[in-house]
Parts: sequence; C-alpha cells; structure tokens
Amino acid sequence: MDISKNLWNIYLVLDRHFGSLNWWPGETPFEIAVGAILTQNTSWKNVEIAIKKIKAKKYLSAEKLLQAEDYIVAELIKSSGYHNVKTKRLKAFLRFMDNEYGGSMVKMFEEDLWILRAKLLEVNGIGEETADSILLYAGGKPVFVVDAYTRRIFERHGIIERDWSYRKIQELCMMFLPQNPGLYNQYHALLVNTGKYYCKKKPLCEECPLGEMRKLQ
DNA sequence: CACCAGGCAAGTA
DNA sequence: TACTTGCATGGT
Repeated sequence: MDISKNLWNIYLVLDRHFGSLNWWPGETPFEIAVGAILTQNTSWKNVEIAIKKIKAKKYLSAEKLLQAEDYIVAELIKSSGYHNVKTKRLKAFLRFMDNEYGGSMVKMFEEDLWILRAKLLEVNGIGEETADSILLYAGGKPVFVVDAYTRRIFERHGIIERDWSYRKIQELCMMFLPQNPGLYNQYHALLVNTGKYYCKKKPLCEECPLGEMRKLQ
C-alpha cells in the first residue's frame, strides 16, 4: 500500500472540499498558545467565549495573567471547562516562558525546534498535542499535529493502527509529506473540520468528502 | 436526560 | 508498562 499517496489523496480531497481554513483562529502567537491550552478536551466554541472574556477584561498578556490570583484567572476561563486545572497549566506555561525566555515568545521560538519541544513537554499541563499546536500554529514550525480526529480518520483509511503512539504517527506523516508548516497547518485543520462535521456520523458516510475514497481502499 | 468536545497528569495494579 | 480516573463547562 502506498502511504504517501493515501496521505496526499486525503489532503487533496479535503482541501478541495473545504478550501483554505487559515488556522489557527487567533490574532497573536500568544493568543494561540493560550487557546491551545484551553482547548484541551474542550470544544473550540467554549474556548472562544473564554478568550473573548480575557480580552474584554484586558488580561491577555503574560504579565496580567501571571500576577492575577488563581481564582480570577479561573473565573475568566470558566467557560472552557476544567478551569482550576487549566489555570495551573496556563500559569505553568507562562512561568516557563518568563523564566526561560524573559516572557518573549519570539525568543522562545528561536530555540532549536526539538529541544524546545522537549522543554515544553516538561511543563505541567503541556502534552504532545498541545506542544505541537503551539510550535506549529504559534511558532510556524514544521511539526505535524496529531489529535483524536487524525487517529480516527487515518485508522479508518488503513494508514495507521489503533495502538500506534503519538510520535509514531507523527513520524510517519513527516516522513511521507514535505516538512512544510503551511501544509501541516492546513492538513490538521482539514482533519479537525472533517471530524467535526462528518465523522461523528458513520465513518466515510456519503456526505463525508472522504466518502469517495472508499473505493480506493 | 445522556453524551461529547481540537488532553493531560496522577493514581493503581 | 498498561489501564483507569478526575477534571467541568456549554452545546446537541
């Protein structure tokens, strides 16, 4: 089976169907990083409400969020769920940025990519998907983001197996696709859109843009 | 009413 | 190592 060809076919079909999605929704790298933490196991809709509130109350900066009491931050992000846990995670990330890079995301992204990824994974509350989302969408780095939708869709197309590790899936994608941030950006956005709008129904149903690929299996 | 969403860490065996 | 559980809100 030609993995490279399948990965490309899925991308081309989805890209034709949805067009450019221009991810990540967010105006600055900082806002994107905050969103990446808040959206853990949470619908983006609920995160949007939280980010709007943070902006409305003028708390969208590392200094403001770090100096605020936990209960204040928790109240701001309440709509995104797990607000107590996420307050700790958000602050852990902001302290990390502060301590290691003087609070500068620009400086942070000057660090060697895989060193930075390893460091991010040491921060409490940042796992592989969150780290990679920050690297790709806030930093424009060429890392493929793997999430629950990626797993479901690729598994249905016989590209991966259920028990594959995050890194194994990521390495496969990065091996068979050009290491291009723009491509990875759009690809992950397409997979999430497909999952949200089609894959909740039956896998590869008629309406799903990927439905037409059933015959290619 | 139940179920799920763009995860992660900590606990258990 | 491999599973399980807690975390929590808002939409369908």
